[in-house]
Amino acid sequence: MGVIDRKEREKVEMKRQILDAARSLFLEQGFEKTSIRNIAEVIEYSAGTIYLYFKDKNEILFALHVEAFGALMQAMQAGIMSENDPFERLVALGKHYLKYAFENPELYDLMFVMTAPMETLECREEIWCDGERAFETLKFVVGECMQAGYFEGFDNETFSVMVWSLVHGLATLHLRRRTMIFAEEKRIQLLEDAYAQFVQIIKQYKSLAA
Amino acid sequence: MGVIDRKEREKVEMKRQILDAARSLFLEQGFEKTSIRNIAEVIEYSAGTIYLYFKDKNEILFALHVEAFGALMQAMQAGIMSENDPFERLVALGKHYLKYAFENPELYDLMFVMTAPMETLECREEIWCDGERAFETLKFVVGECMQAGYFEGFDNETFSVMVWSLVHGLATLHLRRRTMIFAEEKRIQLLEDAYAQFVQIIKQYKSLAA
DNA sequence: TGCATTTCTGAACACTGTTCATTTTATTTG
DNA sequence: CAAATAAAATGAACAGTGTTCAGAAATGCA
Repeated sequence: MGVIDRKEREKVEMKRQILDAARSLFLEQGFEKTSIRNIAEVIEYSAGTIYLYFKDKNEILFALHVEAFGALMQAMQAGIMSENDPFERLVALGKHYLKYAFENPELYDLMFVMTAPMETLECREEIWCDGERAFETLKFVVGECMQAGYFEGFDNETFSVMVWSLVHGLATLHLRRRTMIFAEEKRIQLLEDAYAQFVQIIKQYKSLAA
Repeated sequence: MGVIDRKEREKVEMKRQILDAARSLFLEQGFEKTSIRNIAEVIEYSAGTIYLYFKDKNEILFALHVEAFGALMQAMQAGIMSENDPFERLVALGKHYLKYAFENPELYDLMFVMTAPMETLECREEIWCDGERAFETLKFVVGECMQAGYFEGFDNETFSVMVWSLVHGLATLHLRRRTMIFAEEKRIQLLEDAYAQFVQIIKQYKSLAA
């Protein structure tokens, strides 16, 4: 029965086409302003066809969400591997997280800012699993730092939330254009400096406790 | 000419009615899901009437934006006044910022997360002025801390960006439901602890430099 | 009262997400 | 190969959206 195999392949290919078109449109003009008809036009099918492959618009967002988390996890893993010292690993983790956010603004948005998929798919456990796995990675690296004598006396989870909040704050302030209040040429520098400053502060904390 | 005075008053009152209805609907069900017809229904006028008072839906958002910043500034000023020590002032500033964010989620969203008004009204200088004034307040307090010997060797603006990013990160992670990965009963505690931890770390930094 | 202004309405336009009977296309069977 | 069956794609329809604008209603002034 090679036919049903091929049918399966074709279904997957079609989903791919839809997702690719949707991602590029979302990146270009955002989720709300992209219509199903827009996506259908790109892949040269009628709007109704899309509903044969995805339940609704949110399901498309959800599929992209899963893929985006996969990519982020990969980027973060790469960051971890490139360093040996636990603290430098944490620093690299944050850097790669920020890099990913700046290079994939709409996807980052979808993963950590958008509420649309969260509200409609609140029951969906999988959505949180992705986020949790990423956070577990952070906690793991923070744990390694602690074993190496850093951040003494702090709770791992709490400390990880603090680190996450800081990088997430830097990312969203910029992605949502709130750094507009600064001169254009120094925006990125300011964010990088702020991150470097944070790193310096938490690093020093160890020296004191030690 | 008491007539045109009254007309003026009536115009202002009508704008108030529209803004109040809009704010409550936005808070309830969000910006996107609130339609002009919804707002019109609440104030018992036809949809077309609203366009006699506001250019479009974004203009309503913008007006609420201005008011919301006024309220935040007031909340922050109150926070500053209640403390004498510069560092405690900074701590209180952050606390009140977070308090405002958690108590006015949709307004905070509109001020620091939404891109809708930013894109459409990109040319509008006033929008940035509000944000800038709030940031200047933070910088001022950080400056006072520095004069008192805290955060030695750091750049005021960079340091302020770091502080802002942290509290903004805490706020948005929670408002956008990303703290769902934690047990419900400890979510708020975790955020408060993370903030307290951050405060402890930046406070300690001074002791070392001194 | 009559006339001029201002205020408001409600229909219309082009768009949205989504559904579904109908048509087109592909596969299997006789 | 032709007919019957199954699968896939369509496009019209529905109820909704933001926005505009000719005309109706209300108001102000003489």
